[in-house]
Amino acid sequence: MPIRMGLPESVHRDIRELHLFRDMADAHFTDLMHGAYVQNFPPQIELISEGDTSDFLHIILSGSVDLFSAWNKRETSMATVRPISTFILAATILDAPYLMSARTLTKSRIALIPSQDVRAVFDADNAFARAIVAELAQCYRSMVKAQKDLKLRTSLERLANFLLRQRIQSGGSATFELDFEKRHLAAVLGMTPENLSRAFKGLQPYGVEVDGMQITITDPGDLASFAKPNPLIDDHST
Amino acid sequence: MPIRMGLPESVHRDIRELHLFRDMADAHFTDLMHGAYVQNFPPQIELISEGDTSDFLHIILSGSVDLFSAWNKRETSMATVRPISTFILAATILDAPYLMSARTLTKSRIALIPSQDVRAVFDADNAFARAIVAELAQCYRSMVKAQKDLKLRTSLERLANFLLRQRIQSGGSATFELDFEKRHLAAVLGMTPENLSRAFKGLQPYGVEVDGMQITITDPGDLASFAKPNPLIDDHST
DNA sequence: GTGGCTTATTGACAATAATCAATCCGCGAG
DNA sequence: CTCGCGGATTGATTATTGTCAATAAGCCAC
Repeated sequence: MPIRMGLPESVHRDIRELHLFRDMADAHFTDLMHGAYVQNFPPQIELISEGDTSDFLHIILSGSVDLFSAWNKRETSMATVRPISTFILAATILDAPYLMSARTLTKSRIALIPSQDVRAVFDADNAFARAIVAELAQCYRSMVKAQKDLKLRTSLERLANFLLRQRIQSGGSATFELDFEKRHLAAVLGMTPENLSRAFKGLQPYGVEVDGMQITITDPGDLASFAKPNPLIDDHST
Repeated sequence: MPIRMGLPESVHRDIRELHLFRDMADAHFTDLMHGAYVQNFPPQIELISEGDTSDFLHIILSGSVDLFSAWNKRETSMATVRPISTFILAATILDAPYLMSARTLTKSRIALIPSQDVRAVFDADNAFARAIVAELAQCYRSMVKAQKDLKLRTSLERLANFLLRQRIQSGGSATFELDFEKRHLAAVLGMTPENLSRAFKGLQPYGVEVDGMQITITDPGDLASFAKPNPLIDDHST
């Protein structure tokens, strides 16, 4: 059970700097923070379950959270959330059931704002309403990109493009670390862990070397000629 | 090239009744309509191409439009838009490139509102901004459902659930018509036309009979026991 | 360090889906 | 009515992916 407590000033500031909260009125921001909690969670804790109604808007302050979904004994990962950002905003605003479950991947610090407070401030604060538009539009477009990735590419192509994106995100050096388990990566890419192992081998001819969590791409150009990355699928910033 | 003309009063009313435009100020609605066009398109016309920047918010008044995407010589259908609703709202609001292309499936009547007008009114009209939040949240959730459908189900299960949804949407009678070509359905469901043919045969044991575009489901309960429909995937209203 | 756990890998196999090629069918033009 | 076109179906084959089982490798607690 979460224990209600005043938010530390530093957390206050971090949240305020998010695009979502940057432009709203001070009074409304204070209203939101007034009912907010912060809590630390160990890894592998299920924070929310699909089908439940939205009680809190979640903001991840540190750690990482997996948004996943299950049906008929199968389970897949829909997205990974990293600090600092909110998640499950759409369900909160619409007061609709969650479509995805969420669990901590690592030890995580998470702020929770009561959904009814979010909806109340949404009704009152125009800048907040506009910021939500931008946030939702981005989430929507991310989901469109993910669906294109799934429907237009084979698993080998998805892995290749994932590695190219990861390489850029890690600063562009030849060697970088995967920042989560391979079985999780498999779920993200829509394949089984066994297949992921084989897919890594399938990319060896294009200069992909794997040593545990450490990936080396000897010739990004060669890999890209196979992966054919496309900004309308792979550029997660636009 | 579209020819600028005043919108007929009836179209005016139809658009005004959309959730998106219902609550905005009269003056702002008039502003939007002032720069708007209406045009009739024959089937198979590409209205927008992915990668282009958003010039117009589109509103489909009659007919049907396919949102699709291509990559590396492959093509897939992302969604089908039916009257009366808008499409590609996210790109318009963010002034970002389209992620999907759009083409008419049938003869269609479409209203076009200049994107810059939409953005200007978005900045000025708070009710409009809030209506956009609701619209985008719904689009986002539809996309999440589509991704769950894709990642958690086989093609046979996707077809079975599609048929059950379609049956309800057609009024619940045992026999109903598919409202688009099978090759288009195949693209929607993420499979090849050949595989769709075989999938229909694979559903015969569950009481699915196919005669051209006409589908008969003799025992919906039996089909449902195979399809295992789930409101968090298949209920497109919530 | 060692035991016991989870994850990762590998191989053999089965299931699922795509591709290629050959009809079949329905429909509109002439 | 008949031709010709495009979509739909079918069969044969290949490619891709998933499943099951066994083993190896890494990690943590003790």
